[in-house]
Amino acid sequence: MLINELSKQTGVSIHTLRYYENFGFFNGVADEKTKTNNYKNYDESLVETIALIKEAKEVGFTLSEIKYLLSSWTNNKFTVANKMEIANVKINEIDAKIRQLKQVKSKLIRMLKDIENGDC
Amino acid sequence: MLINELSKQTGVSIHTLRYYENFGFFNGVADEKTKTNNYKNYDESLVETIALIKEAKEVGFTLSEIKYLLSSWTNNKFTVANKMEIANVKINEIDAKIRQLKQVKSKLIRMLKDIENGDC
DNA sequence: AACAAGTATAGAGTATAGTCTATACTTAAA
DNA sequence: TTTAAGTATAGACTATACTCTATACTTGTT
Repeated sequence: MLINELSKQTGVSIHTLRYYENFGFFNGVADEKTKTNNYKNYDESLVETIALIKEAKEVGFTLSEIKYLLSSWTNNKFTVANKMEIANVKINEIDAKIRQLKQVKSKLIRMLKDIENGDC
Repeated sequence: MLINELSKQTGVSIHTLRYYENFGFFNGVADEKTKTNNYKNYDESLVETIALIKEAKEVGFTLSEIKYLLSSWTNNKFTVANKMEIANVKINEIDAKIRQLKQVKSKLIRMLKDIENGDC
């Protein structure tokens, strides 16, 4: 699909998609047969990849962190053991973030109780 | 306590603490009696406040969001009902983030299984 | 054929959250 | 007492992640 379609399917602006492409998340490929233009085609599977980028970003991961994780998946420089370790590290980080969120939440709940009791 | 002590107790650099103070998170107060200097004293309770800022930041909340929440707590312009609503909104956001993290996590676990099976 | 709409590339501009430097003054230690 | 370390303020600089503008070319519609 072309960038416009990718933008529609992901809800991410064309500008931002180009920024992500430039950042190294993926590469659209120009059609070999059609040499009249340089329009790039983006794979269907990118829709899910970009959804993951969005989600990971919203919970505090940086683009670099996400890129490292995703690139390990497809990069042949990594062994299977390497890839598994990289994925495991991120999973542990996610567990840590979940714990942190729960802590913040319980602080807010305590705060709520203080408010109810008029302690502030 | 002075800013150096606050920095040590929170693990946040003096520069960043000043940035936070400037941002409006809190205000150190210069000692009224001692007029020889302008050194500011920071309340003990700020240690916990700053811990919350750090945690909330790491899980993707912006300083503005955190400030709005914290300021509602002490600001008299808000009614009790207002304050409770603001805290509840944040609690719901946290629950949403926890759900998102779990989604990212399950995607990573699927990815891990693909790696194990040599599907990539 | 004309023209609006889509695409590519490059580069400038913006918001957020720091981080660092310079300057001046104060305090504590040797 | 001199000197190193701490404090305050202001402003410059940086990194991240966009977001927008300008330019040029291509494609589809009328």
